[in-house]
Amino acid sequence: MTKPAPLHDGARQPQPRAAQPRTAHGRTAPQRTATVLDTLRDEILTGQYRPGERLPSERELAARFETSRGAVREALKKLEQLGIASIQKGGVRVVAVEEATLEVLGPLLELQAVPDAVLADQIMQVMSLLVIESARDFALLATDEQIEYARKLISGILSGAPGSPETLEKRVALGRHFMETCGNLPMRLIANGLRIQFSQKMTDRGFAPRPEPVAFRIALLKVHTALAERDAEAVAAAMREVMQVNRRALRDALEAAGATHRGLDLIPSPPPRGLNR
Amino acid sequence: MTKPAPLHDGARQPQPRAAQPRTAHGRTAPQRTATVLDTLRDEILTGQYRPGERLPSERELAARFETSRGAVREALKKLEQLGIASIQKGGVRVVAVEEATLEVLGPLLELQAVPDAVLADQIMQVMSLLVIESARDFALLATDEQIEYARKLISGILSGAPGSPETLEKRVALGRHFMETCGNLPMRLIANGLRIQFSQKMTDRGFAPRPEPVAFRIALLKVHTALAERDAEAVAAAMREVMQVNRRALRDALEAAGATHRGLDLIPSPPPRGLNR
DNA sequence: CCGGGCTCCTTGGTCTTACCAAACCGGTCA
DNA sequence: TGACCGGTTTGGTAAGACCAAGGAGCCCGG
Repeated sequence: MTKPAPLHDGARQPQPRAAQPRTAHGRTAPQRTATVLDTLRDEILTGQYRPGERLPSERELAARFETSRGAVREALKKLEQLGIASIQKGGVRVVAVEEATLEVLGPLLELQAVPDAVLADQIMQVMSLLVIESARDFALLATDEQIEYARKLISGILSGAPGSPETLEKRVALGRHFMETCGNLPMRLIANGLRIQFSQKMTDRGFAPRPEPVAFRIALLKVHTALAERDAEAVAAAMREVMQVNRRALRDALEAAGATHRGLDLIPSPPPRGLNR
Repeated sequence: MTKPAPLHDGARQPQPRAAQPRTAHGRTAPQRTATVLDTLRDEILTGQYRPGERLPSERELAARFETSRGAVREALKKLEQLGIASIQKGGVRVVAVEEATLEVLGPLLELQAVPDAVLADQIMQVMSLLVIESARDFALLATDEQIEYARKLISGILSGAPGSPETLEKRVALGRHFMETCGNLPMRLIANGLRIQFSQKMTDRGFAPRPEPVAFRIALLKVHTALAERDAEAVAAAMREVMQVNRRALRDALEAAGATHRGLDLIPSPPPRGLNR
């Protein structure tokens, strides 16, 4: 009978909802969903809800954000896409970040002014694995033209200004070329995800790795040679060197920018207790 | 196109509710969204729309499926989640499968009665990479208890019936244990995705790999030993053997079931027709 | 003839109201 | 004690309307 007093543990404030462009009907610019999404996402990622915990109902959220249920639903769907929420009849539940999708990486990295060094390094580790493997397969499967194209890219990188955007672009292009040519779709999909969630955003935020020139060039030159000989193992080994230099460069860059080293501690929330409430 | 005066702007009264539900509308019902989603997804994956092409507008789709725009929107959002559609003002566009997310793998594998052998093998290749790397890190980082737990799992696998569900479960648990303990979140997220999209569904469909017992046991025993000595490289090498045996087993199983070997040919394909403007 | 600017229409984004079905909760009755 | 029942809560869907951004086509000055 009675209005069910606030269900979810309070603590979270009503969210001011500053002025937005208002129209005749009190509608605001298309951005409602984004507001709701960003707020809830960050609240979850910063551990204000625990895994297994229930989010307020769609109707409650709509009231809290002073918007319609439809907009809230859109936001919730995106949370579900990120893998950090699960919509079911009976209520929306929070999912542990460890069970989420690759796409949480972006938001996770953006939680702080400077991306966490440990997390970034872990991503680099995975990217290295994939690039090395794809390079190996590339050396085995590529046509002569594709090999030639890769070598030309490498020449371009070696002859260009080490830190310039064009050179960086070629480095990215080389990785993509390996990935696309080696024919491994899943690998490519993962690399896509990492690029979108990580590489691209890191570059945008000014953390493009600037590898130590000498070691980088030496390693790249080895790749260049090994490709000509189609020596898959040599290509893989040389690419490992390249990626190691890259990885170290990024680590140093983040270090210099004062990054945290929280790693898994970034994601909050001790183990879920029960499933309820 | 005259615009009628705004109809509603009055304060909304709570609600009359309570009382009797009048079965007025003949709303048909369950899973409208799922229907739309499945249809469009398969149409895209089978190449009936080409990348870059526009999908019909939400209103048109609503008419075609005899449902509301809301339901269509929900479906489109999920297509976007899969990474094979991009919703923008001006129209929904189809995205090349190569640019999608990991989550297309599931639907892609389910397109055929027997999953494509090449695609499955590629997934196994990626899983191997990840498991091997996580095992290496595990050997370096794990506590004594965690090492012990892993060894106990291995003992369990070795002593259990090779093909039994319990043994399979332990094999999966071992991989997860490595993955969770090595502390690499991105790697774990990827492995999650692959497990959900691939391993789980393969098992459900009866394609659980049954590795050749002798080689499998020998390799696993090496892992068991190497773990005790905390020899990371030996662990990695032994796990590579394990995964190779697994990979071959799955390949043979799919072979026997008459799987296709289309690989990348699964996806693109020019157009059976161009039914869109 | 060409390019820039303008208008109109389409399209996605949001809002509102309303009903349904499944899940959940509490009380009743056997 | 345990099965049952009804009301409540919640997500799922429906339908109609309005808004603002994009795109396409048209017009006009150069």
